[in-house]
Amino acid sequence: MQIKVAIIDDRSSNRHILKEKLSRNPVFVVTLIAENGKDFLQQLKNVPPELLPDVALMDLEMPEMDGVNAIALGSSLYPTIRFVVLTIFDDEDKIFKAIRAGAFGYLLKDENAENIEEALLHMHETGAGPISPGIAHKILQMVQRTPDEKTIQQTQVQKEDPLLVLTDREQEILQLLVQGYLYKEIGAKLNISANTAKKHVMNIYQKLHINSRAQAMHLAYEKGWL
Amino acid sequence: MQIKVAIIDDRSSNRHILKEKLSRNPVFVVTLIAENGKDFLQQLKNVPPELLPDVALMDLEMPEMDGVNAIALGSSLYPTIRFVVLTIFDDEDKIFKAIRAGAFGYLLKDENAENIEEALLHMHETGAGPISPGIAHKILQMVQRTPDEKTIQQTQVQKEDPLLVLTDREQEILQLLVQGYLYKEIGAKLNISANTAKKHVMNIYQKLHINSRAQAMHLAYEKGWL
DNA sequence: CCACCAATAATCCGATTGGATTAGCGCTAT
DNA sequence: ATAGCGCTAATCCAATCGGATTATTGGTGG
Repeated sequence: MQIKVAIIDDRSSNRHILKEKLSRNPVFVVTLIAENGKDFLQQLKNVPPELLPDVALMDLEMPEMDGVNAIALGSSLYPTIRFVVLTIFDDEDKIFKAIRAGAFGYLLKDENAENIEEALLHMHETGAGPISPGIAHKILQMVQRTPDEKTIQQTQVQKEDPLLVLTDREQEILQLLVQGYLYKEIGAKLNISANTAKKHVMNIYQKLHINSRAQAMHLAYEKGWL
Repeated sequence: MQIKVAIIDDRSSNRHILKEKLSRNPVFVVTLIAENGKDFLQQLKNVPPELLPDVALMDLEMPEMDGVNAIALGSSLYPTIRFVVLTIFDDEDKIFKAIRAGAFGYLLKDENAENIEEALLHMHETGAGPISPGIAHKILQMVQRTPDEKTIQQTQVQKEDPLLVLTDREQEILQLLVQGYLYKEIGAKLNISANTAKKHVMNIYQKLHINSRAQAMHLAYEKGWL
């Protein structure tokens, strides 16, 4: 399986270096190179749907159309493309705008190329957007400064549940189960064997009178356990 | 320079393992160990200010007083302590509550010990809060889903449900899939072969960048498709 | 001390799922 | 008319899951 990558950057040296670095790993195919947002969208029009890039590595500061606008337009026109910002800027305004525009990841250019490659591979495996540590910290601070209403209402107790028949350990495992983790992943997280994790799940199924993960998830969402 | 660390976790095995791992690096000194939030705050009262921990590694799910409350109280009583969540849970509700309570970092327990150590050192050097990649991704998604007033005026185009990339048939099949029906049952309901039903599901997984029924259900509930 | 139970772990088995590939058929638009 | 796309279908294989059973350990309460 190959990953089709688009590179959008106004500096030709950046474009070439990045392409060269990515090309050293045959998993990556650079299928589109543009020098600004307008150029990028223009080129996309002439690309058949099956050849659309999987990832667009987008610079922010560019003439004609900048990265934020390109992401805003591109992500609604082509929802299957994952837009990853790749820039030297880390001020909160740019980060915030890019995220609001629909950026799926945000990497700083001072990451060395190995990290970028690694981050993209990790994204393709896990589906999680790649984010540089410093950026993550700033995003967290932004969230902290934004007070929220819905936390107030739900601070009260709920309980009175069939959950009461489950042991602490079983509740813990149920949490992970309904989040879609494999037995082996649950085991790894809790430092127990996958077999044991499964055994707990079987006990949970019995107690709740269900017999599949799907039913567990239904219950969990209906009862608001998540 | 040493880093004074507090460990708060209700499982004694976790406490011991973590302490042992950190102690292998002489930079870290575990100065306080508690088994829940109440215990933690109680112990802090008897600690002279100059011996207060620099970092508190806080589990979330604990009896007596959970991590969120402990962070909320602790961070106002002892503003110099950096509270870092260290847990196996990565559902958005817990992440959000912890951040709002004042968490400075959020690490997942499936990070291996080297990463935790590394993250803490990095925090002490740069001042940036340590955040696991998967958590960063989820925080970013939360920000994306929180409409902001001043950005609406400049980007009113977006939205564009990922569902739109799915064909009618695929949406039909997705509905049944997330309700827990087996391939053969989906096939029977739609008068097609189980193989065909499965083929559609595989196409859906590709388009939505997921790879399991559990993830599909997650998406469906989060996006309110059910 | 013994019964009980939660938690741990392993094994065996059949059913189901995930992943990749190939292929025919019908409709649509260039 | 031919290339593209959606829908149909099948096959192969590895991984995971659901179900049942057995066993050991460590606490807790009679």
